[in-house]
Parts: sequence; structure tokens; C-alpha cells
Amino acid sequence: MIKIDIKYLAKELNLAISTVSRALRDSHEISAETKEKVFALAKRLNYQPNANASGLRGQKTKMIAVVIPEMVNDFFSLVISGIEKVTQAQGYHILLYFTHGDHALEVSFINTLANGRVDGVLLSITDEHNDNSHLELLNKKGIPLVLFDRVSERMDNVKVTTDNYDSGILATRHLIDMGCKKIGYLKIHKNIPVGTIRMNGYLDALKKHSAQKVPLVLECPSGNDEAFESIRRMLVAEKPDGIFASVEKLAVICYRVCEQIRLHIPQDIRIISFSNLHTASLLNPSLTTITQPAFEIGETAAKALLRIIQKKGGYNAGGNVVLQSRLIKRNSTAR
Amino acid sequence: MIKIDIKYLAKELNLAISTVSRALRDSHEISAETKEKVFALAKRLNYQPNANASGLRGQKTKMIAVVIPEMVNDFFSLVISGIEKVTQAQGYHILLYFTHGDHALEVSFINTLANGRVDGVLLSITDEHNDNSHLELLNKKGIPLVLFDRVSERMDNVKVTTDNYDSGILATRHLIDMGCKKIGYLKIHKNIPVGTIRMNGYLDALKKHSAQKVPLVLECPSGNDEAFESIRRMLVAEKPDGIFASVEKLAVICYRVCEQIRLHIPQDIRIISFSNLHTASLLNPSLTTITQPAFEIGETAAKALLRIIQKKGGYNAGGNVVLQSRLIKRNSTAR
DNA sequence: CTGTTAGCGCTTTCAT
DNA sequence: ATGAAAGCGCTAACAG
Repeated sequence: MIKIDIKYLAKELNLAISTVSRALRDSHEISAETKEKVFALAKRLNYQPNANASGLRGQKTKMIAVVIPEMVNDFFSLVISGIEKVTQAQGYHILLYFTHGDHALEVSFINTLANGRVDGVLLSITDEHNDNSHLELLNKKGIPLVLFDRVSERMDNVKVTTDNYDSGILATRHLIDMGCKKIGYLKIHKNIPVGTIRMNGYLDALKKHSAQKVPLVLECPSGNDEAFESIRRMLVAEKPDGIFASVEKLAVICYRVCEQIRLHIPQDIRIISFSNLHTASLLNPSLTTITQPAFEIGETAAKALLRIIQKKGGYNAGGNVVLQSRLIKRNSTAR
Repeated sequence: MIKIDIKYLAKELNLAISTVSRALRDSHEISAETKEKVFALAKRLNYQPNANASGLRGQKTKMIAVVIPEMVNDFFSLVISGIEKVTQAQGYHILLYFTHGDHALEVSFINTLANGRVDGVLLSITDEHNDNSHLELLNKKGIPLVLFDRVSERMDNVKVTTDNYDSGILATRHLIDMGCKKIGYLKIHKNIPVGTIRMNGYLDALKKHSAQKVPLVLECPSGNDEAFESIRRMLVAEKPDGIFASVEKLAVICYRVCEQIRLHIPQDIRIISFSNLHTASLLNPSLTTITQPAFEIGETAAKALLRIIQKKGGYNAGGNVVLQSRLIKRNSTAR
């Protein structure tokens, strides 16, 4: 199996290696007819430049790394699709890494990436409160880094995020506008940051736009069955007419509870939930979801990264971007 | 910003470049104390070998390409997770490509990959009936290729698939075992191969295991609303007591129809559906889904590929693998 | 317009 | 046990 490299093309055409190289890159200092010949042969033999060689030589690889916590999650699937759209358009390749929530793994990936394997890194931080000297290393090595969704306030890099506080307001206002007088918030267990930030939106929206004096926050336990029970008790005792679920899973559980205690949605109670997948809205077409613009986050982050890579405009060219969540109201019969 | 390469380490330690290289690779012909010193400095300076250089030199990159139709699809997310599990364990990197159903794009990706960018390729073919000379090219260039899920019978490479015929039997038998006497099959529109193969399983299962003489196949139109209407008419006219949906979307629509015409699931009608996401089963916890072993497909394909890469045991070492779908019965209150 | 040549960082003979 | 040097395929600076 002969290998088709520049040298081979050059020999076939009786040209110097550099001439072929220049022709292939469409240099203006090569005659039209030479280019013709080179292109023709290259196409005929299906010549493909060796990525390692040009990478080594030119110190750029046309590859970016995407580092995310995990994939089995609609949000990140959509983000990746957004990223892919822009990288593909500009001829970049995607290297994909999952940290599985393991900060040490993230450190190890970043270290590996810190030596010319990629032209830039897109990262959604695994543990926002942990040390991030590994990220400083990237900066020090001059490898562009853009953070998205899960970011670190202590880093100076471009960040692309969703305004979770605003989203909390948006969701709560929706319920208020629909006429809900007593709105409960299902807070995700543990200290998951978005749970709290979204809650603040909920609290402030109540204060400003509703007559409801007392917020109704249920801190849901982590087990599904425990959460079910806990939500059931709350619904029975408090009889809210609106529920804002901080994450989709809680909305699904809440829906089940409603089924069991024979509450009708949306006649007796309205539910709004964060969701990327619209799973929750599949449960009931009249259920409204609030959706992070996942695809756009991917696009935006990728565009920012490529801009930095190409213009080398410093590691913070373009500044941060905060995107807004959207309400999705579903009324159609099917998905 | 100084760069930390082998040369730098060598200079610092007053050693030859080759000695450092050997030490880093833990060669047996290097004294223990030299190794110590080299390791220590490498760690202290966070030395990372340049991937392009070693790739160029050694003709292997420790990268594999994963080429799939798209990502916004739970099946492929899970497959990728499976792939990642095994590549990560063996220190391989994943390059990710989406063909978006465009055969020309697939050809272009494969061509790019055909020159040393990766050590191997995992592919789910975009258009199973199209020409695949681009894949022959990979074989000719000696780049290992493993096909999964959407494969081409005309290729000799290792293939990892699910037995869709068997799955059709499994699903149909489930309904029969649950006591259904009249089972309908919701066939996906167009000539999507799985729709037909699963249907054959349905037909044969009826023949062998059911008293039902006449199969009830509904070829569903592609629009959601059209499918809804078409399913509604069928349910009303035929009154089946079991439905086997070839894909999840049809199950969801069918569920809506049942709601509208006040059929109770599973009292009046049982539904079983293909699904990776369990969205359908969220609709009703008593709904049973049949699931492709997506994660295992990823794992299996990746393992096969790495085996070929490492042992160079020819392009078909290990042979094909056909995995079985699984029934998932859900009874819990929540997800 | 085209050819010659020097590396990019690393691995691997071949010497010592 | 260590060093010197060649070369992976490509690009670009320097000659003509």
C-alpha cells in the first residue's frame, strides 16, 4: 500500500516538494497550469495532507476540545450540536471528553490538552467551587479557553451562560400571569447552584408581581420515592395552584403525584418546569416548560472560541455572553 | 512563555534528548536514578508530550473518530457514552463527526480521516444503500473500521448491531403474553429499514404464538397530526387491545389518541414501544418499552476497534456482534 | 515562478 | 547506560 504524500506527488509530477505544497495551498506564486496539474493529481490519488505533520509544523491543529460533565443529558447533546454546527462550517474538528463529575479527571484532560493537541478548549466546569489552577495553565500556555454553562467566576475567560435568575422570574411570572395565586417552588436537593439561583428569581418575582405573601419552597429529597412522598404531602397540605419545578425530574414526579391525588392539570394546578427535552411537556401537552437555549449556547461558545483562536485577540476577546431561557408552550396533540 | 519539551528537560538535566525520551517511556535501558530525575522534573514542570510530534513519528495518534448521523437523539448519546467508557480507559481520544444524514458529508469526513489523523474509525452509516467506496479506501489504507447500528451488508468489516427482527418478536410476544388478542403494529412511514425488519418480527410472532389470524399494520404518515388522525381512525375502527409502536414517537402519539378517545392504558389497550429514553414510559408508568442496548453497542464497537488497532489482527478480527434488545417494564412512581 | 533547505518535537536505530 | 543523528510529512524562509 503506497502512501500518497507530498513527496510522492512531487515525484510523479517532476516538481519540487515545496512547489507542490504551495500549489496545494493555492499560493499566488505558482503558475495556473502547475496548480492545475497538482490539483488534478491530488484529486485523482485522493491525497489528504497529514494532519500531524502540518500540526507539528504550523503549531495549529484545527482541532478543539469539548470537555463536559457527561453526555446522557439532553442539554449537553444540544450544546454539542450547536458547537458542531460552527466548527464544521469552519473546518475544525471536535475532540470530546467527559469528566463524569470527577474534578481530577478534568484536571488530567486539561493537562493533556495543554500541549498543542488542540487549538482551543470549550469547557463546562465539573466542580465550580474547586481549584482551577489547571485552567490557569491553559491561559499561561496561550491556549484559548471558553467556559460555558458551568463557569467559574474566578476565571477571566469568555463565559457563555444562561441567566438562571432571570429564568426563575420568567417562569414564576408565567404562572402569575396565568392566574395562579399560590405558587410553590420545587427546589432540587443538595447545594446545586442553579436550584438556588432560580429560586431567587422565584422569590423576587413573587415579591414584585404577586399578592402571595409567603413563598412556598419545598426542598426535595434526592431519592425519587422520597421526593414523591414529600411533594404529595406538600400538595395536600398547602394546595398550591401553581408549581415551578427547578428541574425536569421534579416536574415529572409532581405530575405523578397530581395523577395520584386526582388533581387536574391545568385546571386545578399549573406546572412549569425547566426542561431541555420536553419530556415533561409530553406528559401533558398543556404543561409549559422553560428551556435553556442549549443549542445557542454551543454555537455562541464555539464562535467565541474560534474568534479568539483566529484573531488571537487575547484570551477575553468578545467578552461574556448571557443568554435567556425561553418559555415553550405546547398545545399540539403530539410531539 | 517557555515551552516544556523534551529538549528543555534534557538541557535542564544535562542529559541527551534521547535519554530523556527513553526515560519517559520507562525504557529498561535507563538507570533507575536517571528515570527518577526525569520523572521528577517532568512532573514538576507539567511536561506533556506533543501529540503531533509523536503521532507523526510513530504513525499513531491514540485518537479514533466516531462518525454518526446526529446527536440530538438519545440512542447516539448513549452509544457515545459507551464508546467513551472504553476509549477513556485505554487512553484514547474521541474525534466526533455528525453527518446530518448527508452522504456526501460522510464521504468527505472519511476522506479526511484516511490519512493518519486517527488510528481507527467507528461509523454508523448515513445511507445504507449508497455507494461505499469511501469505506473501501479506509480499508485500503489500513485504517481499522468498525460499523455499528447502521451497517452495510456489502462491507466485510466488523459490525455491531441489534437484532431488530428478534426485537420485533420480543415486543409482540410480550403483548401476547399479557393477554392481547388483537395487536396492531404502527409502522414508521417511508422505507426506514428498521420499521420493516421489526415488522417482520411482529408478523412472525403473530403467526407462531397468537390466535390472531390477520395482522394489523398501520403505515403511519410522517406528519405528527396526520399520524394522529390515522392512528385515531385505526383504533376506533379496529379496536385492537395491543399496540406495538415501531418507534417512540408513534407511541407518544398513540398515547395521546388513547387519551382523547378515552381508552385506558393498560386496561383497555396495551402499548409497547421502542425507546431509548423512556419518554414513552414516562407517559404512563405501566407502559412497557423495548430498548436497544445503546451503551453496550458503543462499548462493544469501541472494544472491537481498539482490539483491531492494537493487535492489527486484520480488519475483521473478532467478527460481528449482534446484541439483543431488552424489555423494560416500569412500575415505579417516578423516573 | 520554482527549488533547496531547515526545522516543528519526538522516537529509534546505531554508536559508544 | 547514554549520546548523536536520522527522519516522520509538511511549511516557509531563503535562494535563484
